[in-house]
Amino acid sequence: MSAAERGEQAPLTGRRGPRPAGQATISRVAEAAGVSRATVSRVMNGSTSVNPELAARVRAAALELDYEPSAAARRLALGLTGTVALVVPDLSNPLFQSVLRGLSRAAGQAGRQLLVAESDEDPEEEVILALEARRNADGLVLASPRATDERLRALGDRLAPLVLVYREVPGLDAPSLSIDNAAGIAQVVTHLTGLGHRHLAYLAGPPGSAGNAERLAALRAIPDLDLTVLPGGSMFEHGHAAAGAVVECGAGAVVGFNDMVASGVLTGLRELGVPVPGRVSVTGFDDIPFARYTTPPLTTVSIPQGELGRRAWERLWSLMNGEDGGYNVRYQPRLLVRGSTGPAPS
Amino acid sequence: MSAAERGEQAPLTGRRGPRPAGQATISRVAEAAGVSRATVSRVMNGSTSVNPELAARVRAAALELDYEPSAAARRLALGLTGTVALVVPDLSNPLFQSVLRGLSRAAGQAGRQLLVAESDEDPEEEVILALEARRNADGLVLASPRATDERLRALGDRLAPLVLVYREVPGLDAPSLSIDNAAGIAQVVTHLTGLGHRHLAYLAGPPGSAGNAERLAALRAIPDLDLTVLPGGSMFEHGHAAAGAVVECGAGAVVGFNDMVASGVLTGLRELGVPVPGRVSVTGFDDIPFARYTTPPLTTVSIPQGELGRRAWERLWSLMNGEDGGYNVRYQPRLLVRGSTGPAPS
DNA sequence: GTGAAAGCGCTAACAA
DNA sequence: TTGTTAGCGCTTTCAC
Repeated sequence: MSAAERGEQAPLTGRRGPRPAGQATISRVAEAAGVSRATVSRVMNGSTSVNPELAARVRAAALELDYEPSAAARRLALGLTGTVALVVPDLSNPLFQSVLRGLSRAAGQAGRQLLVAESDEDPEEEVILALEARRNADGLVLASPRATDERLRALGDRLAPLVLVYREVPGLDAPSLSIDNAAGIAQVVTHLTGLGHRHLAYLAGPPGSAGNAERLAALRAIPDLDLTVLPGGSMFEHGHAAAGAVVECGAGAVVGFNDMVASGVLTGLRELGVPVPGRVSVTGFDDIPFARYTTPPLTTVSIPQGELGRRAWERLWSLMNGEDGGYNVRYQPRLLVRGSTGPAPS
Repeated sequence: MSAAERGEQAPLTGRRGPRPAGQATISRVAEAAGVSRATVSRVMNGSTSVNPELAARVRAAALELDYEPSAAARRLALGLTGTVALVVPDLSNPLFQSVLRGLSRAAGQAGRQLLVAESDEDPEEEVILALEARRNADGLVLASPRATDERLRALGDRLAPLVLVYREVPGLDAPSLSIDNAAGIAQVVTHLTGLGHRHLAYLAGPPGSAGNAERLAALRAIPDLDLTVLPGGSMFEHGHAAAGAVVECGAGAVVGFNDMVASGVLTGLRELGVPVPGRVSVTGFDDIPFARYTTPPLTTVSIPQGELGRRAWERLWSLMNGEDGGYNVRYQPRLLVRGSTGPAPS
């Protein structure tokens, strides 16, 4: 039984004190300036109702003593951390990097700090990290969580204020910003069948991914489609490794779970001497920055990655101020036709 | 004059309380279990010297009351945050993403949280963010800081424990993990001249980047080299936009500041119908994941990105425990010859 | 092994 | 406008 399971907290060791031993406190500043601690506090927080002369004395004393207010003490006294947290399954995925960036900028603009944790795709780890992160922040953004709907609903209270990104959990009281995966897949398939393709191979994503489940379900729901499902993953390597299987299965077009596996399969096919899109067409999903620069440039489905981060901040901000989180939104993806798709060979 | 300049702190607003109003405190748990707060504290921290029966009572009470220790109170009482901070100039740069990932995993393994801030390349912003981040953490990793040597030396005390990544600052008492840029450039040039190239174009990086300065200086220091310096940047777009200038200047090979500008120029040249490496050779720097997947695959200089993050954690950990930060290291890059370089046309 | 009590450094009523 | 005072919730000596 681990410490966490026993309900204990992680042991904290190390040299004591963010406060470099001997660092000035508010009391010392007050003393030096000949005022009360309350006055120092007021000055440091920009209260206007302080005698300018006193304020000047306080500021001088603070400067002189190299005074830096203790963040820990403020957190305790205010009951506020000035921090928000983000938990993602995988930091090497461009999708989450975009959310991170968007959130980081928006939060930074508002003077808030950002705590980041990576769950490494493990649902249990994820839940623990999320709780832990939430304890050290005023709010939490959960990106594409791997935990089950149930688990998330059970934890909802302890995680709130909470915003969900790339995922919707029915019955959970948290705003969610997600992608209409089915709509994206529909666009891809319409494009492909319009080009004459009948036999498609789906290069699947990681098994635990809710996005993968939705995309696959959407494909399966399309009537009269000759569909082969190939095991894939979320990385280049997975796509690269699947190139042989793609050729073998005889599909004229491969629908990649995301842009990375699609790029991988692109490279793999080139190595096998299979012309793209001459003999096989390839599509991706997400429109990561690199998708424009593959050879040929990748036909893919564009989703508003950075915007998700920014909007997540807005929702979280509202929640943290006791306001409503607003209606859930599902962004409708846009098909971007580039060079990796072409007519089915006749 | 901004609040920060006046020496004030960011105003914190929002609904009070990470502690969901009515949340159990250590006192309530103590009361419920019929023990003192000290005993609850001992149990929560896994002290072995507690009567098993009492411990069980405490745990039961904690569970019953949904008790979660207040992170803020612990921070104040312990003088420790359980957090380390990372400040990077640009979160969209794969280089820093790798450091983030490496650091995040290493810190996570040690049960520490990670605070991330992006300075957006602005030296003044960077300094403020670094100080702010450091206040909320037990230590700080600064990646490729844009601030001047002077400024960093002046702030050294307030930032310690501090580890520098992708940068060395003489006279600053902080371990640094950096790249031997000159050695990397030397390898590139040797490779290129060995292929018969005499006229090289350097596609420069962002002006504020110390790495760019070093790479450029290294190039300039090489005798008998016909060198054209082209303004670039750190992104695809910059490289893409420079393709025309590359052709015009007549260089037979272009040395990109990093892999992204190099990939950009690759695409640009293809669009202009210039064969690579037939007429122009192209090299990158960093070996980001995508470099293997460009067309042709990019000849580049490999540096240990993820390792920097992991090592940074080790150094920081030592420092936080009052140990020595160890000797500085400069990683020696490795040339990776792939398809984007070839013999000079005769 | 357990409890009492004194902080950690700041903020915020409330009085003056 | 300023100071006094009482916390915020936890940890940790120091007695018992």
